Amino acid sequence: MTLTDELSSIVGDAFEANGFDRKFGQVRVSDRPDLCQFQCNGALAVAKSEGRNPREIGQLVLDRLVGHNSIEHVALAGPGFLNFDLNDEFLGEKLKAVASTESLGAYGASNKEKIVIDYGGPNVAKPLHVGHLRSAIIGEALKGILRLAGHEVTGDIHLGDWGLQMGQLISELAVRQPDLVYFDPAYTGPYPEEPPITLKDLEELYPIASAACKADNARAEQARVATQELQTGRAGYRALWRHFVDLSIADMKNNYADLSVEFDVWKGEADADPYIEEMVKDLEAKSLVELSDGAKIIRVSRESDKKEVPPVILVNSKGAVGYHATDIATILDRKKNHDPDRILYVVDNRQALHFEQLYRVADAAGYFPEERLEHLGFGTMNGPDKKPFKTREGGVLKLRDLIDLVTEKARERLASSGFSDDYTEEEMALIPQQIGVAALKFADLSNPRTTDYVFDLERFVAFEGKTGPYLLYAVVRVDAVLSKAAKEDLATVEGGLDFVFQKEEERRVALTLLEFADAMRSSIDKRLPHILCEHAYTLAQNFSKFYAACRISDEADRSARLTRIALSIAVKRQLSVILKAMAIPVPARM
RNA sequence: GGACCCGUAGCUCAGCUGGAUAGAGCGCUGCCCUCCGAAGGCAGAGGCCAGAGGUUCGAAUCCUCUCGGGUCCGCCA
Repeated sequence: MTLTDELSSIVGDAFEANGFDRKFGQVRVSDRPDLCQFQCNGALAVAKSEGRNPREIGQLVLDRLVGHNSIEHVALAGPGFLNFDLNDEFLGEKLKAVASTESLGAYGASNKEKIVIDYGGPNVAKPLHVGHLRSAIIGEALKGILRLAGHEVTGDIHLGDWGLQMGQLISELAVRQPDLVYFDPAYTGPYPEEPPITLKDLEELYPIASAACKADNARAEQARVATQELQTGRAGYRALWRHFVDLSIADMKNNYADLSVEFDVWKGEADADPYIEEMVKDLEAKSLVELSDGAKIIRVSRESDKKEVPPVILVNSKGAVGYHATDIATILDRKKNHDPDRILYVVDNRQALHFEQLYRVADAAGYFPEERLEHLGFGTMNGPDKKPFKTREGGVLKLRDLIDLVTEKARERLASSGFSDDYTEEEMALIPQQIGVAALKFADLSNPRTTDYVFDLERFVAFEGKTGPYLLYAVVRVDAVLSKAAKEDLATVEGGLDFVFQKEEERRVALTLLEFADAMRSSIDKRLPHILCEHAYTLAQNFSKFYAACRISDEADRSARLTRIALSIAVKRQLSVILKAMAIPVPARM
């Protein structure tokens, strides 16, 4: 139960005692902190539905709340707002209970689910670039947050490794190096273990192949045929494909590791291949499939549709499958391996229609109920001109270069502050990257997931204000303060402390700590990590104010000193829990 | 053409199950390190919440329209 739940229950009792529905007792954190800590506007709602005077209703409720053992002060304000503050004993008890838990008050889901998150989704042979940032960062954060709430979550990268782009690559290589054994139909293997090209070659090949197919119909046709042959098992193509995939994955692993993104499962579209044949038969047996211009399609439009929902192309006229078929088959694979209650797809908003189609097929075929398949879209990544982001030279900015950029920036910043003066070599290699990546990830996550996204390099590498490094700074500064605290004080606090608040800044920190569960629940329910980011920032901010207003480790008054030390520890731990959940690296020091 | 999303401070954005004085960061002005880390804190300037109607005691929030921007609409993913 979150703090506002508990308070809502108390106020709900007061409404109920007057014969009103207890739902009107909904309490929320005040948006006028100068007036009170919490507010309830239920009296206005009651007044509306019953045609009575809201202040009169408010007064009835207020009379029931006066003297409640958790409430210090309650007042009726404006048209009928109920404003109240908690008393320090209640606040202290709540905080004591939360501070003793490992997750420092994280929200725990009442119904634990098995969840698969499909995110990342990079294409083989294409280097990771800024366009891949959001899926990876948001997916990883949601994974961590859902896990913190107690769900069993599996993260799957879902590589793009089975579509037309593979055929394009193969046919492009066939044009350039036709003598390779992979293209000799008479050759029966074994194929060389060493790839015929390097990763660099591969990355250069892709745009050329793609452009060639666009410009030349014959080449496009070759690519389609090659795709179909790859999928139906032509040995040379499969061997070549394996090389492409292996080269790409090795590189991706480095990139994602540097971003602190960790997939549990490195599967791709190709892993759905073994299911396809039987699945197509099954869908045909269920009379879902039609032939149209030589392709096997499934109609998914519904009477209630306001927009046109085009059919799914299950098998194209060349006999190859695209991402519709592999995505459906992937659901079967996930059912078999993970038996999930829910599958979340963290993919660009522009794919919304695709997922709508996909979910309808899965549901109609009885593979997975569509209400348990969720597309969590995110906005397109634009440049400052609101058009798809490009570097000054007009190309895409590679993820590798972006990571290097923020790392270098962090290095400069550390040096100018003198923080890195006594770093060891290992620390010098590690900490700047951690800080840079924290800046990058927090900047991304603190934007709401759904809206379009302006990629602004200056903002991404900023270390002041509402940024990842601000949070890290708070954590590290707590450590610095605590390192100066007396051992016996720390030991006393460790044993569980009765908080005694003296200053308003202390209460603010305590209250913010207790709002964690509410923020986390909201973040989970809406699948919006930025809500949790906001909480983390508010906590760090309130800590900074508290730190500026109060002496901590060297405060003369013992009772105040101990409370402040305990608050500091709690802040540090809660921030660490949140940052860990969001997969934002926290350096040991900075 | 149809469907959907967006328009809030100079900039980037929160807030949108209707409620008090619309918030944050950046930028700008001015303060605060003989005192636990100033990547910090404090104070300030800056808004007809795109526009017009409507519903309501009350609208940035709900409804309608207009203007402006974006996305998607069968063999790419």
